[in-house]
Amino acid sequence: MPDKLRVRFAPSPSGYLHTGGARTALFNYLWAKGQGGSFILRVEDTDEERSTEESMRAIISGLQWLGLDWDEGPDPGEFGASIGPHAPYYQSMRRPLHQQYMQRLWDEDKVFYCPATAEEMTGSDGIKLLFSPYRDISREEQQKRLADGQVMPVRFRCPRDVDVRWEDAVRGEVKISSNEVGDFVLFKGNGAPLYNFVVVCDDIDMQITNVLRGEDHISNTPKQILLHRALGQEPPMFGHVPLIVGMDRQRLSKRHGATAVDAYEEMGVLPEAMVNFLALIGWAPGDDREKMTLAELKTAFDPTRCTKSAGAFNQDKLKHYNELYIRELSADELTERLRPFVPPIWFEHRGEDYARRVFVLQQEKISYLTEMEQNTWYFFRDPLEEDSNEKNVAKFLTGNADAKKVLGEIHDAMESLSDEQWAEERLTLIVEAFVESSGLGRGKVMQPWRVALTGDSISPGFYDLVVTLGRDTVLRRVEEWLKKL
RNA sequence: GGCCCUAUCGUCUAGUGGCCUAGGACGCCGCCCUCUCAAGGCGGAAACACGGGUUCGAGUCCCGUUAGGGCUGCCA
Repeated sequence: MPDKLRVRFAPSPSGYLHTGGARTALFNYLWAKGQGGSFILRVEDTDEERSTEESMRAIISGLQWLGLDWDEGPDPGEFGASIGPHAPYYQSMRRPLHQQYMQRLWDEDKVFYCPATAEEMTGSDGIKLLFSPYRDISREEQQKRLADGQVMPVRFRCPRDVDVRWEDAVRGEVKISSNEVGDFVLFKGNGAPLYNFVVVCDDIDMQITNVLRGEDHISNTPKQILLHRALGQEPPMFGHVPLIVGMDRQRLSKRHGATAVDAYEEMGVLPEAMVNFLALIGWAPGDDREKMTLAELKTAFDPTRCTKSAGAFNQDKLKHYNELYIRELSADELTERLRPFVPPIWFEHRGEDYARRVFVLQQEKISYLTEMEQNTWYFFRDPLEEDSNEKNVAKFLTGNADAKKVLGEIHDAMESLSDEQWAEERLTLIVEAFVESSGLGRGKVMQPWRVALTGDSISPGFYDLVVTLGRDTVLRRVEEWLKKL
């Protein structure tokens, strides 16, 4: 393709950005940017009944979160404003253009005002008619009815018996008979333009070269191709990607849990994990690569490699990608990403460095950012009796005959250490000496300590725990238990 | 109902007539490591929906069946 690709993502702001839409946006972005083209965001808000500003804001922030920056489209900084040579990018603001194209179709007699009632558009079998019985009504008659104040929709006079074909970027040649299309409506009786017409006007005006969308749009494609031709334009290249379904192969819905991307953001999913995961539903690079960054995806993406069957949203896999990306974060990055997910006071408790050290200790153990808080709280607060796991307290402390000795002897030895000596090397000497003299296994020694220090039997490695908590905290917590045993 | 689409392990997929006794990943199971939990390492179970063709040869091409899905709006 000699000309630069111009690809658009055109969501209708009637809900949140769901995972299917996010993936469509991603594929469009990858296709455009991989070819050095432009990624355009256009708001399909022709249905004023259902479009909301709130929804548009959610979609914009969802795309931004994923890192899918658009070259032209709504100004993310100012709602309603647009950036780009074909502004505005809100369809509802492009009425003059739509009127202009409508005028052309009218002048060339390619559309007609349809006076058919609902009954007249219904066949004897009760099924909707595709072609209007008034499609050949004279212009004089149309104008007369208009003059009489009759409210009529404008329909496209669809040619009969022609095959509409296109080379679909993902499914190859597709052919649909115009007899399956019919005289579809362009303008409602109240004068409001409809989707199929507006899309074509805007795609022409914005010089869109490639359209990649969900396969639920396949039946719209012949309508749009017919309209492009009626307007004397070569249609863009179309591609239709399969839908994303739930693990039960049903269309994604609330039943399947979170469907909005911002819900995953709140869940502590990293955008790079989400992007990677989404990219591999319905597409694969062809080699065995699985973990790919947005940049890598850009260069590898090829719509002809898209799958033709629906892919299921497997949250276990998303979780896996999230673990992968969390693990490779630097200490600083990890801390910044975690900031919205833990109490602000944690950073003041003993300072940023302390918080960072704690987070790194658990970095490899969490699947979602939201899990950090529940895994590290005891680094920021002494575990109270009620914070502690009752069963483990009973097993390793209160119901353990060796507990007093294990805690006491090691405590006394540790107490002789200065803050400077409080490091893994010296601590190891103490613990190992006790292990040897007592004849108890390391597990029998370390578990009571772990429960005393954290309230539970699960924690980072013993020395990491003791060193990070520090001398004062460790001794204080153990002394508390010594009093009770 | 009509029109259209799809069909490889539970899931995401590789596979474009011989390289396939079907590869990778998630999940699952086992073992190793080990102070707990993870991580990591090693290994394992697990699929070409079914039936006909075409061909020397079919997961790969064709037809049918079955099963899913989409569309069928004066929504997008």
